[in-house]
Amino acid sequence: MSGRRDPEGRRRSIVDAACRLIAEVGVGGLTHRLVAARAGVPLGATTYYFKTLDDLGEAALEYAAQASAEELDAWEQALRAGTDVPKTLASLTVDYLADRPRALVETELYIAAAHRPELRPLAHVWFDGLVEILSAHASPDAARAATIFIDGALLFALTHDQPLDAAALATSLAALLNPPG
Amino acid sequence: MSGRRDPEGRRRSIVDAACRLIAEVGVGGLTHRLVAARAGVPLGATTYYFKTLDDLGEAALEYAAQASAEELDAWEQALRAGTDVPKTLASLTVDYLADRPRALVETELYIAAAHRPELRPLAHVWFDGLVEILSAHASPDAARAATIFIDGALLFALTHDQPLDAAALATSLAALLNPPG
DNA sequence: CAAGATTATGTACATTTGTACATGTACATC
DNA sequence: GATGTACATGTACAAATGTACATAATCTTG
Repeated sequence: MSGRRDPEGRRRSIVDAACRLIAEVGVGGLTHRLVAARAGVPLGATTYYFKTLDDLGEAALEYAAQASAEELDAWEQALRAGTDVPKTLASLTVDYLADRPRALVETELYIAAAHRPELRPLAHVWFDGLVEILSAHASPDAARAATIFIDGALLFALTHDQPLDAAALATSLAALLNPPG
Repeated sequence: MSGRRDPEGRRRSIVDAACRLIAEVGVGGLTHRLVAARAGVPLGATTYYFKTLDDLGEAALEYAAQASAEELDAWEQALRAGTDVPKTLASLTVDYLADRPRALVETELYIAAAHRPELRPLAHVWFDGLVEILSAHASPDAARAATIFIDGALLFALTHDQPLDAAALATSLAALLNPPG
């Protein structure tokens, strides 16, 4: 098995290593050698699979966006199954923010998209996806507001040891999802 | 005047150039030569005033944090003077988010603080300052929630051409500042 | 099994980088 | 005005970097 070739798996392991590295050094901190070392492949491998370093970083962000999309499926099901939408959403958010590397990569994706418009679709995967899911339980405006709040909680989590507790999140999300009418 | 020395002014112009550059290339994209060129000083100047490149980046973020603190004073006065807190806050936020370079630097500061805990106090200047100001008009929890929302709006603004309109902001901020019950 | 295509990897090289430092210049203090 | 101190800057250099590429190993196809 060890001598067997697996180009797709190899490429994936490189992208995966790059994605994990982004959480540590940022997109701008990536280097061919760093990624190659983390992935356990020689330098030539990363330059063979990616014509340029930017392509590699882009692929890593795309990989992260795809992971976001998959997570969204779980959120949709949980929200559909649960009775209290704000409370369920708060619980999902707590778990989401507990994964610090993931939170870091998501933020890096936002910043990268801010600098390079062609990356915006990747950043919108999470945002638009969550807005759409929440739109089944609230008005579009309220769904968008709740998503924005969760992104704010993302920044909060990154800069505080103590993350937001589920109760506070639920209160805020309830207020946003059910505006006084 | 041109031949006159002004070490403090010189240092400030270097830091200012670095700060503006952060909005373009990120903290990690700073180089001595880049900053020197932007500030219009020779390479030796940046290495003379800052022992290391990290020090230079740190000084630039500190500079940005200080600008945040100054802006907060204006916010406090506007909120004290206005009659409708959410509406006034929404208006301030719209102006704040319209300054894209500033928004980029603020986000870079958040990420930098996420990676290097010693920078957290700088990131907290804006966050804690705004929470404190808002605490004069709402409960501490509500003030924190509103601040988190505004930070979320920061990320939204960075990744969308069309920023959030004041009306939508006011609605969400009102819901957060005046929780039902 | 032959031969062509794909995958793999070590090495080389021009650039860019951070930083050190020698040298020079303006300033203050006496 | 002498002289020590802070400011200023050009240059040098080792280290790191992106990328190209020659060569080899493996797979596929006939």
